[in-house]
This record gives sequence, C-alpha cells and structure tokens, in this order.
Amino acid sequence: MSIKKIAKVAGVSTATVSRVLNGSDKVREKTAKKVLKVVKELNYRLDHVARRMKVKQTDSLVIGLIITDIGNPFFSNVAKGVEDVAYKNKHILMICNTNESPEKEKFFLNSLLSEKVSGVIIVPTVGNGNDHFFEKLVTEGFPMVTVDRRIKNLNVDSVSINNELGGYLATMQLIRNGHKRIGIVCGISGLSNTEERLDGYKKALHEAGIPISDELITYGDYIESGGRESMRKLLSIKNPPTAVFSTNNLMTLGCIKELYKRKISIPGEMALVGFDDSTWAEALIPPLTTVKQPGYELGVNAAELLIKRLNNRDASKMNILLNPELVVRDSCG
Amino acid sequence: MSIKKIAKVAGVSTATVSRVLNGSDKVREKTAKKVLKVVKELNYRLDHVARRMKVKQTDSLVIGLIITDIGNPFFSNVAKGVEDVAYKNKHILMICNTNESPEKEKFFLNSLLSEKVSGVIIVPTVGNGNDHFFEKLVTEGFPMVTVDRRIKNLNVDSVSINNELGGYLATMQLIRNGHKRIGIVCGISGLSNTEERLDGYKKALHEAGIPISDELITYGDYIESGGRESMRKLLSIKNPPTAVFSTNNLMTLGCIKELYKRKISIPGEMALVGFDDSTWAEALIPPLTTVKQPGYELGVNAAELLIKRLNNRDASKMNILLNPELVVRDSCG
DNA sequence: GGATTCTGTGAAAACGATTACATAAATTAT
DNA sequence: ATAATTTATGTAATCGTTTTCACAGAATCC
Repeated sequence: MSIKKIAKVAGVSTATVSRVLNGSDKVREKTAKKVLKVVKELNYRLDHVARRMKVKQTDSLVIGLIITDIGNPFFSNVAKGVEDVAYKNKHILMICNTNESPEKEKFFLNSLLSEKVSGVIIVPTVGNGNDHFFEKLVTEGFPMVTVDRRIKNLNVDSVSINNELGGYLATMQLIRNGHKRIGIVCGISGLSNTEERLDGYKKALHEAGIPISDELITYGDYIESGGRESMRKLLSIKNPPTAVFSTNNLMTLGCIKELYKRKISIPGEMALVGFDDSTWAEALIPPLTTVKQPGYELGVNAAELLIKRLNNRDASKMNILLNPELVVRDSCG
Repeated sequence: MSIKKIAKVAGVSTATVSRVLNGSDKVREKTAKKVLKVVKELNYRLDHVARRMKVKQTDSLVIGLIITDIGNPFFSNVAKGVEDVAYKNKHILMICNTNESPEKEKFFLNSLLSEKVSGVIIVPTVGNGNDHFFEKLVTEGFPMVTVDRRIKNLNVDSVSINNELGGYLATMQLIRNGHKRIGIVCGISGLSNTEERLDGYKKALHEAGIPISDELITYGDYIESGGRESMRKLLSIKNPPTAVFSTNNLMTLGCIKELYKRKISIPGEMALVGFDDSTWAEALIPPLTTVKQPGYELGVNAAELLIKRLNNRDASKMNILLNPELVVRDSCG
C-alpha cells in the first residue's frame, strides 16, 4: 500500500497526496478531504523510510544508542533519559548493547551507519584511545556524542560525570571518618572514568597527607565477581585496609557479599563507600553510602547535545560534565 | 556517496556493483576485485534502508521493542535478551519506552509501522483488552509478540511467566512456614500478570483451607511508593497479617523500607516474599525470598518467536509460558 | 568455421516517497 | 466578456538500491 494506491483511489496524483499528507503546500480543502478520507479508509500510513530517502531534513529522525550493558541499572537509566528526549522530539531510537566488546561496537556502528541513523550516542568500549573505529567516524564529521566515558585527545561531543570529583568525595568521606588505610576497587583499566575516579582517590589521600600504596589499589572490571575478588585480595594483604571505596554498583555488591560471607561487619570492621546510587542502596543493611551518579540526566543531556549538533554541525564541540553527589548513609562508619 | 559513484569510479554499471556487494550473482573475479577496491578506497557502505525498499526478504531486519519501563531491571533484562537474539541474527532493534501510557504505546506503534519495522515485541500497557490499538494490527496480520503480559481473547503470539504458579509458590512457602494471615500486594489492576499472581495466591490459600479476606488484598501499582502504601494499609487493619507476598521488585522494596522505618523485624514480626529476583535481593538483610522470573529468557524467547513468525506467517500462534522459580532465603520466616 | 550454449555485464524499471516545473483551473481585474 | 493573475494540480525526475531482460563476447559443440 503506497501513496500511488491512495492517489488512484482518490483520483488525484501522487503529488497531491504527498502534499495533503505533509500539510505544508497549498491544496484545496475539498481535495484534501477526499484524499484524507481514502487514507483513513484504506488505513494508510506514510512510509517514513522512503520519505527520508528524498528529504534529508525531516522532523522525525532515527538516532543510534550504543551502550555497554543495558542490564546495568545505571545504563538503563541513561537509556531512559535518551529515550525521553527522543520521544519529545518525535525521534526514535535504535539501541545496541555491546557488552564491552569492541568487535560488537564496530559491528553496531557499521549497522547503524548502514541504517542511515542521523547520529549516534555511544558509551565507548575499552580502548587505548587509538584503535577505536568510531574515532574515524568522528573525524569524518559523523555526529556522535560519547556518554559516561571520554576518549582522550579526540575532539568529540561528550557528556560525562565529574568522576574525579566523585572519587574525591568518596575517599574524603572515609578520611573524614578517621580512616587512613583505604582500599579502592577500580573498574576497567584504561577507561577514562576508571582513571578519573582513581585520580580523585589519590588526590584526597594526598591532601590528607596519606601515602598512596599500590597494594591498596585493585581492579574489578566493573562486574560483581570482580568486586568480590578485589575485596578478597584487599583482605588478604598483611595490613588490610579499614575502609574500601568501590567504584561501581556491581562491584560494591560483590564486596558486600564477600564481607557478609566472612561475617565482617560494615562499617565496624570495614567501612564501605560505593559508586552509583540505586534504589536498593538504602535498603541494604547498613544503608550504603554512595556517590550518586545522575544516569538519567546523563542520557537527557547526551540526547539534547546530539540534537543540537544535528542542527548545527559546525558549532564547536562540547564536553558536558555533570557533578556526582555524595549520599551519606551508614556504611562509611 | 552511492552505488552510482562507485560504479562510475570503477567503470562498471550500478548493477555490477550491486552484484559484487551482495555476492550472490556471478561476476568475474577481476571485476569484483576492481569494484571492491573502489569500495574500500572511497569508504563506501551499503545503504540498508534503500536496499530494504527493493528487497523484502533481507537478512538484516529492524525489529521494534516496546516496553513499559526500561529503567526497571526486570524489563531491561528482557530487553537484553531480545537484543542478544537480535544481534545473533544480525537484526537491529528500535526500542521504545511507554511508561505504562497507552497514548505513548499508540504513538510508538504508529512510529514503528511508519519506520517499516518487520515486527514488534511489546509489553502491552494497561487496558481492558478491547481498546488496544495493537489488537487491530494483530488481527490485520502484523507480526507481533506480547511479552510478560497477555491480552485476553486475542490470538497473538506471547511469551510470559506462569504467574499463577509464581503466586502459588510464594504463598505456599509462607503457609508452609506456619502463616495463616497472609497479605498480598498486587500490581496494576486489570493486567494479566497481576490477576494471575493473585489467582495463585488464592489457590494456595484455598488448598490450605485458609479463608480469603479482602482486607488482606491491596494494590500497589508496581511502584515503590505503592508498595510502601500497601504495607501501611496492611499494618493498619485490626488484625494485621503476619506475612506478606509482594508481587514485584519495586513494591517489595517499598514494603521493606516501611518495615525498616517502623523497626518491624523481618521475618520475626513480618515474613516477606517478593517477586522478581535481583542481584540485590540476596544482599539485603535478611536475604530476600523471592519468586525468580527469568526476564532475560523471556526476552530471548520473545525474539526467537518473532523471528520464527516472520519466517512463517501462517503457522498457528503460540503462547509460551516460562516457569518462575522460588528462591528461598531468609525473609520468609 | 558456423551454430549453439554459457557467462558476464549493462540499461532501465521498480520500491515509496518528494518536489521543481509546467500547466490547468479558478479568481480577480479591466 | 476577456485578459491577467493567482492558485491548485499533475508530470516526471529523483533518492539509493535491486533485478529482469537483453545483449555482447567467450566457450563449446558438430
């Protein structure tokens, strides 16, 4: 069922049908009614895909969203933010889930480009900032916004958290509570957010005049088992920490489970600060002190930034930093 | 940059380029190489959108996914399942988030149809099973699969949980632990899953010879505040329950928070069984007994069912029921 | 060597829309 | 009433592909 059929049935040309459907051009009231009647009768719906082939500047766009783990509440909130803005603008989303795999990322980028999306919002996967496929696209001028993570030395729009501040706030809180041996469970090595949170940790220690000890720095790859493993490692060193800063929600959960298992009390024997607040954090016992990341707003801002970019390709690139917030509950002692 | 440009540069016709790119038809080795060289040099990518306009049965499809709350871990896991299957089949997803709004649902369905998606997987919003826009589409033969919720009296493919069993298992567990006054916090009235879980609850009570009392049945609309409100209501009746079955994760959280606030011990003073296990459930104190729903599998099955349907439009419709599983921890007494 | 069969390639028509341009119809002016 | 002007509609090219059909050239046959 195409515009042709409508034209034939209504006894007009396809041009007229198109004009009626788009409402822009002048067409006689009577004709319009006639056409609309047929449209309704035949239950016809305009083909946006075909439309987009002719007209570049259309109001309803397709936007790509590539995230690393839709199952993680943090990212699904980001997605929700993007979705809401997209909906407001009558745009629609193609969502892809890379599972932190650079190969999948590349595949999805290729797919999205083949699908002729107008732009892409992406949580880039691990990478040294050089071999990223999408860097090529960015430099070629394809509209993209990175979210949550930034790529060093790449001039691209981005929206992310002030991770260093987050790490600083978390660590500072532990220091304020009298801790001097503070462990950290970092995420995936090489990612901007991992490094920045670690920087914040170091900065806080430095300011407090506490020496930085390598054995207190562990990596848990942003997954639960990694967090658990890191906690084990921290507990096994000769002079274990009295407090731990865990830099994402899943790893924090792993830490908690390991502590529960060993019947180590929180915060009595081990103080804990997490990253990324969730609705569950306050229902844990003890309620968890965390650095709250505005995931939803991250998504909202990324979507708005991309849309802005689509409307003005030549404006200079922007990096938006949202501030995290320390939510102090009981787990930090 | 189109196939035309490639053709010109390579000194062949567009037909040849197309043939090379699709690899199916016979084309001389030498010509193919020449074309591919140009393709690579000019960094050309086939336009799937234009392609789909000509060829109906293509291998990489666009599939619509309409869910009610991408921010809810249960649904984001469903999405993940769908995504994984889509990726395996080289299909791509358009995801929409209705927020339980029937208007948005309608808007998104229209959008997806205009975007010419091949089929839609949908968590239908509230409705009496009559005024649903998508029912019309289903009866017109548009490929759809409902997931999580079913629509009564509608012949449509579906994948959902055996909710009655879930309700039964949860209630039975409480009965087994000696409880006789058992409250229930139901979800959104009118939804198939809400009613089925309630049915299971009633069935268990009935089998145990425990009378059903209306004051013990509350509705919390599947949100945290609703759960909290329901718990308040249950605690305020003259003869309050000694156990509560809360029928989704967010409402359970609301219940727990209300109990924490009032310092009512779980399960000592109030036993609790939730619905929808999450990675947090076992980190709560006490670890939460829940009915575990296979959200990811739900998504996987829905996607596979849709793909099957796309390959055979005439096969009779299927309803797949996945069994939930009771995970007994400490909260049920 | 000529007739016949294969193979590889190109020209052009589609897919479903939009739109510049031309033209017919309606309106206004004279 | 006719001319001039405005307005509404139609024709046909186009977007980026695929694909049918035709055809040229190569290979095979007798």
